[in-house]
Amino acid sequence: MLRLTKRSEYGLMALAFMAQSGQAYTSVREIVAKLRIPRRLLAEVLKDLSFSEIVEAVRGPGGGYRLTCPAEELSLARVVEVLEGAGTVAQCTDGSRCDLSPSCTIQEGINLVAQRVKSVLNDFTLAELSDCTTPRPQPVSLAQGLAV
Amino acid sequence: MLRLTKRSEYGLMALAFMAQSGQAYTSVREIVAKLRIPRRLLAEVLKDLSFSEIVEAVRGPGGGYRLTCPAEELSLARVVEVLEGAGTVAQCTDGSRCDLSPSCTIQEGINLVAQRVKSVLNDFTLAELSDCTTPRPQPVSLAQGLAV
DNA sequence: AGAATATAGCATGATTTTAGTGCTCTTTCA
DNA sequence: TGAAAGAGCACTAAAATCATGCTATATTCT
Ligand code: SF4
Ligand code: SF4
Repeated sequence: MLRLTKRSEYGLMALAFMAQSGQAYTSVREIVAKLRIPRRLLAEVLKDLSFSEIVEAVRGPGGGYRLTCPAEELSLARVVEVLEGAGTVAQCTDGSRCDLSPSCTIQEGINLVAQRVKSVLNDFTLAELSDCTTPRPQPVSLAQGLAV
Repeated sequence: MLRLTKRSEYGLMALAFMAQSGQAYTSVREIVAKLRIPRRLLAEVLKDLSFSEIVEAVRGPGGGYRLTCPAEELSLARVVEVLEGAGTVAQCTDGSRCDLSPSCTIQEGINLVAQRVKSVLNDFTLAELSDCTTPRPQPVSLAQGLAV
């Protein structure tokens, strides 16, 4: 349906939360308390993200998760890819071929679309994602002008 | 999963096919024969497209479907919207609100992403979609032309 | 050492979405 | 009037997604 899964959304919400929490470790408990999302599922998502080294985990008191890189350098594409696989838009866009490809006349076109969609995700950083709602003042035009 | 449904793909394939068939009416039978996709499902898709006036239908011998506007003027966005609804990327992007929106910190960001994705779809016309594969003379077309 | 905190790991059931299909009716053209 | 072609209708099957409980292991602090 051209939608992100909840997994991705939860993951992004959590990451955005962490991005704002500075560089301290953030526990699942905290995130769940603030964001009101299923604890168990979030835990799994974060585990995956930790496995892919998008976040690092520390156990024990005071532990939790933390971004491994600045939010400005983490693209949505990377997160989404980890959380729901490489392919977007259609099935043939991640290398795996579909039964119809021999008779499919739009394969190349679709792949082009997929590429563009992906580049949207690639150009969108976690920083931007959380900045949109961060209680920051809005010198938006300036910031954008410089950032882009 | 950020994927189009089969409905959309089938629809697009069919439309692309029609775009290449000139302005003659094309029957479901023909399309199915060439494209090897489920007949019944395609019929339903085309019915929807006809309801939304993306194609027009004519019954009876020699009838079928035909694009109502030049392929250059039909955006993927329009087709996809008809076939799988307005929302993309997340649930809150089509107006309907989700339970989490009060605590969701990324809503605006996601909406921005959705907007961009949508504009990718908006800028992509059916003409482009089929052009990607059209200009290439197919080495297989001979065999196909004779076989079918 | 022991208590408390927090992630890691595991399997399964419920729900939702998507895909697929058969048959009959109506319209249109020759 | 007969053949072609879309219109309408309801259901089943399969897959993806969401959600959840419990135990184990690692870390820190007292
Ligand atoms: S080959 Fe065609 S039908 Fe198959 S996934 Fe790609 S675009 Fe879709
Ligand atoms: S409000 Fe947040 S969680 Fe709900 S659909 Fe929008 S982005 Fe996703």
